[in-house]
Amino acid sequence: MAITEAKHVDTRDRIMDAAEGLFARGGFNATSLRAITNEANVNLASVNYHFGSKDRLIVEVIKRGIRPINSERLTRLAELTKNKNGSPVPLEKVLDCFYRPAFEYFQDNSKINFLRLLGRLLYETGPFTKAILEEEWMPLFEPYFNALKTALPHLEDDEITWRFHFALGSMIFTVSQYESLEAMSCDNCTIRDDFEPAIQRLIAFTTAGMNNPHALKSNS
Amino acid sequence: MAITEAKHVDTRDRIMDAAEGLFARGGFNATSLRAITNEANVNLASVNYHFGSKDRLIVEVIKRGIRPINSERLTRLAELTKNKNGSPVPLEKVLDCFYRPAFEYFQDNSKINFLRLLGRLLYETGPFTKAILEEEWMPLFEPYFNALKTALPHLEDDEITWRFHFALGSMIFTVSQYESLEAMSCDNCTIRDDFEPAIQRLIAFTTAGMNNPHALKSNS
DNA sequence: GTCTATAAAAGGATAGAC
DNA sequence: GTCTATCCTTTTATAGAC
Repeated sequence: MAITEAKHVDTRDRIMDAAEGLFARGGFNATSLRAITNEANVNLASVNYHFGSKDRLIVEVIKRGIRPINSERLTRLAELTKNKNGSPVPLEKVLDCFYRPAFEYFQDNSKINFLRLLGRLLYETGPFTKAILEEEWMPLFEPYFNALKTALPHLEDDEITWRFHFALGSMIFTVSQYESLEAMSCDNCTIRDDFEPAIQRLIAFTTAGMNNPHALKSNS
Repeated sequence: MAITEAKHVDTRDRIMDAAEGLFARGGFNATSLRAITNEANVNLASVNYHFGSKDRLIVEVIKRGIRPINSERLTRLAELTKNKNGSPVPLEKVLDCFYRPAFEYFQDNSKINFLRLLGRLLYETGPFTKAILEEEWMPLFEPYFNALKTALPHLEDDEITWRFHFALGSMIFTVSQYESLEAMSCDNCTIRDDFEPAIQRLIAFTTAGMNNPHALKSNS
């Protein structure tokens, strides 16, 4: 029983590891179950035994990767706002709580690909992906939006949403399109070896952008 | 001859129009030639007659959309820097030259989907897409990088590249992921009816981010 | 140039032995 | 739980009549 259990977990994880890499590299549709089982050195039929279908495998892979990141994001934000009772927190610290877990996951797991997979999720949508995004994003959005509100009390809600959206774009692009950045800079600008320069620049850029005192009128 | 020519062009364009929309909606791999020819009301075999293969159809669709945008970007930048002889141009005007043609294409053609297709191109890469990106991006990158250099003379080259990359991320995310922005804002923040509020906010955000006087040392 | 028909391959999923 | 073998569908691409 212990052995079977171990084998079970092993095969399951090997499938997910292989799938994660291949999905990130080639997308969900372009990656066949055969490619996954070859990479994982498991039998073709085991995917359907363990996951039921390709779609459910996709969902499990995404959830496995995104949950520790988002959980860490919430923990750090709670830590930051603790004992503040709604008094402002520094904007750059809020953004740090949000960005850093993604970069750390990127580095800790040598899973350079998962963040690209997340970026891909935004573009290669399916019936399953939309549900995941809402399910995993909404619990994150609310607390961060509130923290941004206390950090930027002079801005209207919609203005904060716009700026948060711009910041999100910068972050997602940075973690998922680093090759093009490397190409543009002759490999001078990279996040592979050490993400600290990238994250500091990203925080500086987006903090400046969000702090901008000039705001459009809400009707323009 | 005139008639055949007309039919030829007509079928070709109908295929490309249908393909553009379907690629944007579902991605390249997930969109079958049958789906395209059904949508276009043309025969299945006509795709291979006119384009040779699905891959070449993809390339043609991308090129058709991206070229007028990039051409306009270069024209406006040249207009802006004309008679300046290397003296600084305002940063926000450079960014305006870059952003606006994309938003205008978005609106003028009611082809709300092409920009999402471009975003998708970054994630759903294939043997063909990488070549297109380099081919179409590099002639654009150089003149814009130089303009940014004159607008931000105090920054090192790599710092400019980093910040341009962040700005690109914001722009691409904005034009291709507007649904999530609408969802977060209860439809208050949108680019569908009028892109002017979006582009002004985007310019304000990224100008502030790029102008940030504080820069990391190049070795950090 | 457009059509029908079909080739040839690849895909997801499952049945059933072990 | 794992394996082989196979079903069934969908796909791209092409051959050949019109």
